[in-house]
Amino acid sequence: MWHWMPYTCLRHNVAVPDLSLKERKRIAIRRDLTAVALELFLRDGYENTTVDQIAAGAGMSRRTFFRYYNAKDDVIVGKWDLIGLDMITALEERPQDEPIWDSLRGMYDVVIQHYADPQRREQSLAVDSIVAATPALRHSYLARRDLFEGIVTDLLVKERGGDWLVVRAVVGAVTACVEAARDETLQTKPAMLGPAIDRALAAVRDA
Amino acid sequence: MWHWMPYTCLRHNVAVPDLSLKERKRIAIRRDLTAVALELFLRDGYENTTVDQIAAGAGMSRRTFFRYYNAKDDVIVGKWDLIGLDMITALEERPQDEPIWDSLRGMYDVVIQHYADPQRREQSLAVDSIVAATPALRHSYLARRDLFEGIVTDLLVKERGGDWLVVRAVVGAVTACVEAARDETLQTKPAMLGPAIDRALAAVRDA
DNA sequence: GACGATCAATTCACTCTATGCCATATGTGG
DNA sequence: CCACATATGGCATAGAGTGAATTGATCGTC
Repeated sequence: MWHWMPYTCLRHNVAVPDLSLKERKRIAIRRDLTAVALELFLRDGYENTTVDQIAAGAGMSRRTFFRYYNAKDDVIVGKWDLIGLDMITALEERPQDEPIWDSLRGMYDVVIQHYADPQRREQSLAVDSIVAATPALRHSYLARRDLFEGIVTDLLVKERGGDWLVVRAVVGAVTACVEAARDETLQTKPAMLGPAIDRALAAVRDA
Repeated sequence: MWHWMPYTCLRHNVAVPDLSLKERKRIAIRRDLTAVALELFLRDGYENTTVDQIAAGAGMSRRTFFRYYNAKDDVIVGKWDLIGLDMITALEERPQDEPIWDSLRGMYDVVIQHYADPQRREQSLAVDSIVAATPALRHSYLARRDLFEGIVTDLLVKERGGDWLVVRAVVGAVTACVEAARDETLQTKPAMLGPAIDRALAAVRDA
C-alpha cells in the first residue's frame, strides 16, 4: 500500500528531458501543496493541521490531495526522495574500483551541497525543524532512510559485487555518521556539516 | 503523545523486586494481548486484523486495549523495549575504561543470547516474520531503534564523557552492523547471528 | 457485614486519516 | 461540436485513536 516506488518513478521524470504538460502540472500542484502544508505546519504544528486544511489552502478537496500525496506525511517527507535520487545518481557516477566507503562519502556531498545553497537551505531547515518537532514525521523520515539504504546496498552489490552483509553494514555505518553529523550541526551551524561528517567517519574507522 | 518513557518505566518495574498485584495483573494482561495479537496477525496479517478483534480475543473492549498499549503496533513492537532494557543493563555493567566499540559489541550479546534460547527464539522469530511482512511495523521498529540509540548515546556520553557526535556515530555504526547481521541470518540461520555481527563489524572497521 | 472511596472497564461519541466508488467537470483531439 | 480520457469532487466507509461520563468491582474502614 506504500508509495509506488518513489525513486524509480521520480527518476523517470528526471530522465525524460522535457516533461509533458500534464506532468509539469502535477509537479507544480505538488509544490503548491508542500508550500501550503509547510506554512500551516510551522504555524499550528503537524498534528494540529488536518489534511482538509491543507487541501483547502491549495484550493482542492481532501480527496484530491490524496491523489497527489498518498499520505499526510508524504507532503513533507517526500522532499527527501528527490535528494535521494540525486544521491543515487552521484553514486553511480563514482568509479567502480573506488572503495565503497569513499563512494558513499562522495554520495553524501550531494547533501552538503544541498545545504550549502542558501535558497534550498532555508526551505530544508524549515522542514527539518518540523520533522524534529514531530515524532510521527521522524518515523516517516527513518522509514525513508531505511528504504534508501536498502536501495543503495542493492545497487552496490549488483554493480560491484561483494557480500551483501558487508555492503549493508558499511552503508548503514556511513549513513549513521552522516545522520549524527546532521543532528549535531544542522539547526545551529549548518556550514559545519561537511567537517562533522568527516569527523564522525574518522571516529568510526579508528574506533 | 507517544509512550510514556518505556525504558524508565519498565526499568522501574524490573528494579522493584516484588511487584504489586495490580502491576503483575497488568503485565499478565499485556502478555495475553500480545499472544492473541500474534496469533491473529500470523493468521490474517497485521493490516487485516483490527484492534477490536484483538481486544475481543482477549475479552475486553477496544478502549481497554488502548489502556494497555497506546497503539496497535505497540502490542507487537513493544517486546523490544524489554530486550532494550536488558541491553542497557548489560552496557552499564561494562568497565568504564573499555572502548565503547567493545562495550557496544558486548551489549549486543544480550540479543545473541536471546536468540540462542530456543523458547524465546521461536516467539521472536514469529514476531520478526510479522514485522518483516508489514511495512508499518518495520517503521515502528525503526523508530524504537532510533529511540534506543539515542538513549544509549546519552548514557555513554554521561558516564564516560566524550564528543556526542563521535559517540552517536559509533553507536549508529555498531547498530547498523547488528541490523545487517540480523537481516541476513535471522530467518534462515539464526545460529549464525553472532559470527555475522562480528563479520560486519570487522568489515566496517577496516573498510 | 455494610458503607464509602478508589480505580479499572465499558460505553458512547467524536476526530481524523485513508480509500473505494460513482458522478461530474475539464479539457483534448477528431 | 462531439466523443473520449482524465482530473476532480462528493459520498460513504473502515479503522485508529481519544475524551468524557457511567458502571462495576475491589478494598479498607467502621
